[in-house]
Amino acid sequence: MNETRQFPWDHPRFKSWIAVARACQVMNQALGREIASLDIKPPHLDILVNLYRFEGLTQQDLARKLLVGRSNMSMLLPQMEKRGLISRQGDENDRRVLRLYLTEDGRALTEKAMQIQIKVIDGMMESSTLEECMSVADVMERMTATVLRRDGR
Amino acid sequence: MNETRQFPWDHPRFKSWIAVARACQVMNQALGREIASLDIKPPHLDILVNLYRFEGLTQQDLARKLLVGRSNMSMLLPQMEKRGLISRQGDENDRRVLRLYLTEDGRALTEKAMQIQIKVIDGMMESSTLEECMSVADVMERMTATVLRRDGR
DNA sequence: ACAACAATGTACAAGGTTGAACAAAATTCC
DNA sequence: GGAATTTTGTTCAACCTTGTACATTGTTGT
Repeated sequence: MNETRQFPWDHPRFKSWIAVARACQVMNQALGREIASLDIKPPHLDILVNLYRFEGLTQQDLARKLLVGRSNMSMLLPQMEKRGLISRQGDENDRRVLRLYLTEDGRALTEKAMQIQIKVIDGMMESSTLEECMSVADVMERMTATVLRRDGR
Repeated sequence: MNETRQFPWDHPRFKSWIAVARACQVMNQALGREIASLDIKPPHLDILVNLYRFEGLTQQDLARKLLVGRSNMSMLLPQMEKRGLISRQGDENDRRVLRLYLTEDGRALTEKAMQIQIKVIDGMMESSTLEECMSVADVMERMTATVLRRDGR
């Protein structure tokens, strides 16, 4: 009666999660294909969008927002600076940090990229109602908070 | 009136998607931490679970199921074979393909790993009802199908 | 003021992922 | 049957990501 020896794929929450993971993967690949014309990849887009929204972020701030390591930023940002998309200027009050800004080119590229991203997202979610999407967001935010509260921080 | 110049973060579907992506990322990191004790990472777990469920898969089959490139399998599987988790045996009817099987050790490891995975998933989704999870799965499967039908294939 | 501690960014090595080019084997089409 | 095409797996170079160790700079506690 206590049937604890169930296969994962019979487990409802497991199946749900697999669906989420697959959707995420497929979505990222689609996005990657679409923004390839701008010669950037999803990681760069994430950076650009965040700098577009929050000017003057620190590398550390950015890493935290993106949930990646600091070293990741140290690898990606210098490229993007060389490419003229962003600028990194030292803070005078704290000489450890580098504050990040979009250049004119970076801002223009970001706007193009965001349009593409929205197009991809809308195209993918067109088969779902807005209510469904909001409900999904709600569940996801609760999940993220749960995990971050436990192991993260 | 035709306010098409909206910021992405004011776009409901965009916000929804960001929530999904973040949850996915956080989840993968949590899973990675938990299965690190078994000395495998999420990609290996995906492989193991699929071989556990579908014996005798081809490398190509596996790559398709995991939505990754063939070369990825060519990089990961030989390691796992050397480690004694899987065996790759040539098909007699088609001498191009290698059919994949779990070894005894591989099967045992997979069972341990799947228990951990279920624990992580349940822990993450405990704050949502089963109905919500199923609804999420439904939306996600529709999204995946939409994208795969369009660009994929 | 000074020592201990913490935070920020970097360098580096290791590993996962990809796409393109390639060899071997199977299939298709005259 | 034999040439052209397709499929499968591998190799390789390039890139993203991570964790660790490190130097620099701030902060805390005494």
